[in-house]
Amino acid sequence: MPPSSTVENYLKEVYLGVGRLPAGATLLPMGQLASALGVAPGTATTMVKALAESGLVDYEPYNGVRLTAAGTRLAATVLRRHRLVELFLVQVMGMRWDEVHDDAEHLEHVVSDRLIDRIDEMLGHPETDPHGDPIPGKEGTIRERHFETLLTCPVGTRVVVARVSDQDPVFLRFVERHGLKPGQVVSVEARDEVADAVQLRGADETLFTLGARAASKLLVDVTPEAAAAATPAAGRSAAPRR
Amino acid sequence: MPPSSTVENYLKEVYLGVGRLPAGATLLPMGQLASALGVAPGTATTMVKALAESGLVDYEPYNGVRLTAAGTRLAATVLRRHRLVELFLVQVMGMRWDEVHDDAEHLEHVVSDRLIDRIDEMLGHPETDPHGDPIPGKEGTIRERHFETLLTCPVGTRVVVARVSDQDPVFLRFVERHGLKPGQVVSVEARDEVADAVQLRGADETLFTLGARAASKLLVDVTPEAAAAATPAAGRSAAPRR
DNA sequence: ACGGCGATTTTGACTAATCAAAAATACAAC
DNA sequence: GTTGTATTTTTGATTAGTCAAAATCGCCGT
Ligand SMILES: [Mn+2]
Ligand SMILES: [Mn+2]
Ligand SMILES: [Mn+2]
Ligand SMILES: [Mn+2]
Repeated sequence: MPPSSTVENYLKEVYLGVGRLPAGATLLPMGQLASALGVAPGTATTMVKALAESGLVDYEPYNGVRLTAAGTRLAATVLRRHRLVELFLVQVMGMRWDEVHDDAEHLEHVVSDRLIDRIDEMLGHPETDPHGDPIPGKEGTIRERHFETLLTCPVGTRVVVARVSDQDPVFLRFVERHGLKPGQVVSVEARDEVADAVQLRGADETLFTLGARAASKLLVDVTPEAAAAATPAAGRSAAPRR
Repeated sequence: MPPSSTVENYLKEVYLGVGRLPAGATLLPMGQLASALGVAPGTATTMVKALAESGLVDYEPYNGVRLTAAGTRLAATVLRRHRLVELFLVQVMGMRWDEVHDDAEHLEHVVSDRLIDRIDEMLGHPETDPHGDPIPGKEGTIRERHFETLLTCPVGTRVVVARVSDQDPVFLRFVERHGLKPGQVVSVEARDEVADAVQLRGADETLFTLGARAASKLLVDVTPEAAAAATPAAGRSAAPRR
């Protein structure tokens, strides 16, 4: 039997949750999983025990949960569907990047292999979704690149936004308004630890400030090649990735 | 709370089932509903009673079930989503008309209003799906035209296939192979009651025979305007409807 | 070593949807 | 009318997923 939407959501959230863990940690605490899924803590515990039975996760009581190889494979295909659908909705259906997440959240559970392959093909086998998140390969392979953030990248250099790690429409629109979509160029003018903020200069030379929390959500590519490739098109158009 | 997929499927099937009832009848027997949905008879009974509670159907024990106005509205929006999705998959995604039904069966429950409106717009507010089934309007209005079938239409006249009332991929491919997709022209050469078959002449002049059961699944437009409009393109291409 | 407290697990209960099998019903045939 | 059969309904159980609240656990600070 195919995994239920619920199982798919749990696995996906374990994958994403583990990814956001502080360096070193590999076990996602149940509380975090529960709140990411919007269920009561006890519900997550029960469900995770069942997933462990099925060999999809490793579960250490009181410590947390992590995906097995099988679980990772499954999470990857869900993520692949989610992200291909998002990109499809933006690129083909002309929807805005801030409104596609919710649709994808549902569609990810029902698009058939046939259909997802057509989408993948139609989009030219893309590597990242509209938010810069990597699209897992057909066989469940995920290549997560490591990025700096606007909080950690070198000051004074032109960097290219690679990924925005927050799906909130309000935040995404804010990001767009300031020319910080994936593919766009920006540079950190100054960083003020005390004020908890960073001074930025956009592609159009405008200056603006971001709080640390927001700045840390913007992952950037600091390699010179990225800056070179991105420079030409400075506008707000559909972000040219890679 | 939005209706569950299960509720949507029940309402849709009641709508379709009532439509297939012998002239005069308006109540769909539980057995038929159950087998259309692939559930046990008792399951259908229980569910229908609940739907009656919610005011979506009228239920007469031992007689059958029929949609209320509210139920019809809901069934129509599900059918609208189903059929728009089917046409979209064929027209935009390049899928074959015999393989889109299953995908649509799942997608019909998760495509958002926003997305279905984009699809509708992108397709130019189409009136029929790839099988010739009418697409209900945004407000839940369904205009079911009445058609003859290859079993009842006049002999010797050119008629235009309007609708194919069987989603079985094998049947659909058969129909396509013989040039009987919606929009294509055909004429009944002879009808043999005893042999339980009809002799047909396709647009390319080839002759072939269809059993009565199959012939009755092909709904045709017998008006001269239809024949005139359809004549130019005789090929097997994407059926030009209306 | 001992509280205390936040996080986690356990318990008991509930809802939606389903099935198998028994009971009831309608109706047609005799 | 009585009877037989097919259809429908009822009954009792099951599964997936969930919650609230009680019980338990781990660990930090004293
Ligand atoms: Mn989801
Ligand atoms: Mn995304
Ligand atoms: Mn369906
Ligand atoms: Mn159809």
